[in-house]
Amino acid sequence: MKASASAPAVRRSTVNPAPKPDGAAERGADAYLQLRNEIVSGRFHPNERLVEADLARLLGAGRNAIRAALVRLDQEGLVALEPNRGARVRLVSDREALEIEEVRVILEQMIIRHAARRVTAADLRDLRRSVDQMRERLSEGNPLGYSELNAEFHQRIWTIADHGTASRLLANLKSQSIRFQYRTILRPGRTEQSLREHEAIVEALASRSPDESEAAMRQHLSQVVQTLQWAIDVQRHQPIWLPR
Amino acid sequence: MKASASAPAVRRSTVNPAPKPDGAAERGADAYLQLRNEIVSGRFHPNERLVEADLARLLGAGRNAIRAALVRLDQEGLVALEPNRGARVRLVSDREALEIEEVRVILEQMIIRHAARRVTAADLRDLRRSVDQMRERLSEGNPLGYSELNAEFHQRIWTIADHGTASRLLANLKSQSIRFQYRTILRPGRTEQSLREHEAIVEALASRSPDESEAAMRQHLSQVVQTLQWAIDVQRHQPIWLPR
DNA sequence: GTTTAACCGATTGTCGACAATATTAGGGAT
DNA sequence: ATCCCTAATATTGTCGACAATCGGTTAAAC
Repeated sequence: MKASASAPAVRRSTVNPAPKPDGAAERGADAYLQLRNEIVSGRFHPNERLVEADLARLLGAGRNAIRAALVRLDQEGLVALEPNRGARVRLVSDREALEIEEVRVILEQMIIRHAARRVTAADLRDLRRSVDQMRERLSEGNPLGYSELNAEFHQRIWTIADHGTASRLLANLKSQSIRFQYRTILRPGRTEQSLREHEAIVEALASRSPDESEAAMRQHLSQVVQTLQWAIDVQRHQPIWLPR
Repeated sequence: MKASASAPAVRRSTVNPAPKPDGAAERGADAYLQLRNEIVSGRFHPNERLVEADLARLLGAGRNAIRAALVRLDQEGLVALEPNRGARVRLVSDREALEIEEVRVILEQMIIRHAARRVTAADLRDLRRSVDQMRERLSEGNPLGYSELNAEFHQRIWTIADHGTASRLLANLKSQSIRFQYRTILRPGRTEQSLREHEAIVEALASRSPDESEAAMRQHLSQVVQTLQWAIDVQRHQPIWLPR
């Protein structure tokens, strides 16, 4: 009915953390989720103009739904909406990416303390399986797959912690800085180290100690921040697309 | 042009932390800000239905603008939007209020570390003046005025810290839990203690030590959380409005 | 008396048309 | 060739009308 022939059947990527966890759909939810996916998965570049009519045709929705979706994405920080001038994919600056990561760090630290108190044997089994899969991807030389599993791993911890507010914020922050995450994969040797850090996190959780878990997570995230800083420095000297 | 005669000229309350700091107005911004103010300042009760046509008449806007505003407020968490069933003021549960406060605590701790590194002599003067005014309000026996200044005080710190991401999140969180804040004022002796804590925060900032500042802020916020917990317990035994 | 079914008013969802505004293109003037 | 002004086009903003849906009410059946 709504999946028109021209709409390119957006696949639900693991990169989308589903900001509204419960099943209740809300106003213009379909167009919103589709657009969100297109942006987060990088189909639109930053600063690219988002013309309502085009999007409506592309997603097989009314201009109405597109409008609602854009407002929502603007509020979420993924899109910049200027009066009478339409919408663009919001470009997050280096500085903002670091700010975001900084907030992410403290939220993840807080959330893992909750997780450590609530984690069950089944949860630990799932987490270990996640890490095993990551190890596989690593040995396959599949850094993109590793990154997906990485996201899944962290989301699993959010679920265990059962802290809706923090999870929501984290999901939003992550979607805003996703573009930077991709670059961080490229750092040589980083994934191996990352894997060890994840293993340490699982073991800390297994001990059910909030302090140890937070320490392990802090250790991990401080490395992530460093890698992000590295990625930014690299990009600054070898910009991908020059200012015109 | 658009400010029709029937619109009741919403006053800009200090309770509104202006989620978009920069002057650039966005789509349906006016109706959004007005509605937001009406909700945050408590003119609509939780769970109250928000009928588009009524709001349009009330705010002197088109149904269109109202719709956009509602979508925005839904994304922000102040309004719950159900398909074909309209919008209601979202009721935040006790548990959620505590979650929000928990996140607020760690964000404020993080932000004050930044503030401690950046604070200027002029900033300290402003902060001290804020505290002086709070002392005045306290001696006047004006707890509501105190509460407003309290919000202003914290916002001043956000400004000093210059951390846009954290400020934005804090503003959103605060607006969601505003209803609970009002109750916390009622605790006997709390305001006096709160004032002393604020003084301690200013002095810590004056020392420009992130650690001391964070400690002072933590001391303050742990009290705030305790007071919130107290307010929730009181309310649970003396509910203001009974479930019908 | 209770339950079910059909109806009606109220409200939201969607579409199309047009007005308002911005962006681009074209055509002199210097 | 460059700049500036004007016209044409593209895009967003707003309104009104109507379809779809919901909640409650009345009426009918058992």
